[in-house]
Amino acid sequence: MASSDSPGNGGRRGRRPGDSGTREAILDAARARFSSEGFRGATVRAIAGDAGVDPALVMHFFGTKQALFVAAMEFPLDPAEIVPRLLGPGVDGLGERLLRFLLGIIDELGDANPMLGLVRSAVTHPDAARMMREFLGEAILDRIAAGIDADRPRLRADLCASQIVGILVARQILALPELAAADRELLVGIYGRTIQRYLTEPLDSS
Amino acid sequence: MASSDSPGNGGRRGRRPGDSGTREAILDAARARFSSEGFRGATVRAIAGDAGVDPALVMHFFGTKQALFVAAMEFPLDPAEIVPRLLGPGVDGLGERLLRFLLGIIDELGDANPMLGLVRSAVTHPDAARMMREFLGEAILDRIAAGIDADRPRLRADLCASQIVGILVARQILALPELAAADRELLVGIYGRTIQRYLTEPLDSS
DNA sequence: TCGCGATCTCAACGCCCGTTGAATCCGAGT
DNA sequence: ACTCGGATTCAACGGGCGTTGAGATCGCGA
Repeated sequence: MASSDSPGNGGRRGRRPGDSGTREAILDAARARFSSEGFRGATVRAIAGDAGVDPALVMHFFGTKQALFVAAMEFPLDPAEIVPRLLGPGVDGLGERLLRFLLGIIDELGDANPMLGLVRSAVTHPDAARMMREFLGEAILDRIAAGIDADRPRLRADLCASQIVGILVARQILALPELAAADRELLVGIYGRTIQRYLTEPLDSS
Repeated sequence: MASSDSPGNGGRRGRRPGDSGTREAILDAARARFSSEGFRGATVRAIAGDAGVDPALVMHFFGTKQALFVAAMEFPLDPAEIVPRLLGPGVDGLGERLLRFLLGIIDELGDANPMLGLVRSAVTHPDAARMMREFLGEAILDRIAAGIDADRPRLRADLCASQIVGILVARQILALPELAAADRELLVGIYGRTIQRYLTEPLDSS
């Protein structure tokens, strides 16, 4: 599906003129396939097909399906930059800011969303689970934990992760009907308050 | 792994004496495999191996891998009974009751947890996603929505589902360290309050 | 006692997978 | 003008998959 045929065409072997951009075409196709079908479900052959290229070329560039996965699932935004930007204005309203940002990029990325690819792969593939745990942990959660002033900061970050992953699965993957249809700003308010509570309010019961 | 060899042994063909219990052994093996590896990752051959039986016998009993999945993922508890029991004492403390119950059966079911199998399969396999959406929706969420007295009851139920699925993925599958290690009653308090808010408090921002 | 039918195994089918090795093509550097 | 090496394809490999059909075994009702 969606197999346009810009690169590698004509059935002729050998090098095509120009800078080709084939590598990027493969990465784009891989992002889309991994995101919507997960590591196991996406096949090298289908990715190559989408990119209009022989499967062997994929191996030539990336060596291994696993390595292609790592390359394709690289997060398109740098957490070292965005986390401080979200934390910048202070801890007030942090939950809403975080959620507005999250729902924004979910809609923006659409089909080729590495977060979805990581989730779809992690639930089945232990290596992908490790990748996701490390990315979430080191790149995001620990940074957030370091930026708030409260007890058990890392547990608080994990709580946030559990609600965010739940949003991804329930809204984007399962597509629970009222949740998928709900107004975005309404969700920002509801979930933002949850995140805010996880980050800053006392943890033991009221 | 875990392949004991009670049924179908001896390499001899034909019927064994007694009531055999082979069908149940296959279902048990299927539950464990589907739960820990998802629909695609679990193979008929591995399930048959765990049950100490030829793969063809699995097909003889269930006809299809898909049908075996449906049979194995049947929820071991009847929602038509437990949802009213949770709703019974009224809406006060419903969040905590729901969470105590949920974390309880998660620990109780251990390896062979149909909820995990459904999640692990649904993120990749559209049929399983439909199964899970329908089971969640008709058997649980709609019942809860009918039992609370508030606006947009189904959206509220979907919000609960998103947090619960997030707990399953972050705590049981990704095993985020502080979340997996946290005291159960602490989590009951924290998440219980979230669920309570989703079910009964005003939805638009304070 | 006999045979029906359920239980069970064996061997094979066709398919798709990730990966490999050799061959071809052609732009760029000398 | 000539090579060198990267880009690209083709054909094949070995292995795992779900599924099938034929046949063996044996408990149980008549």
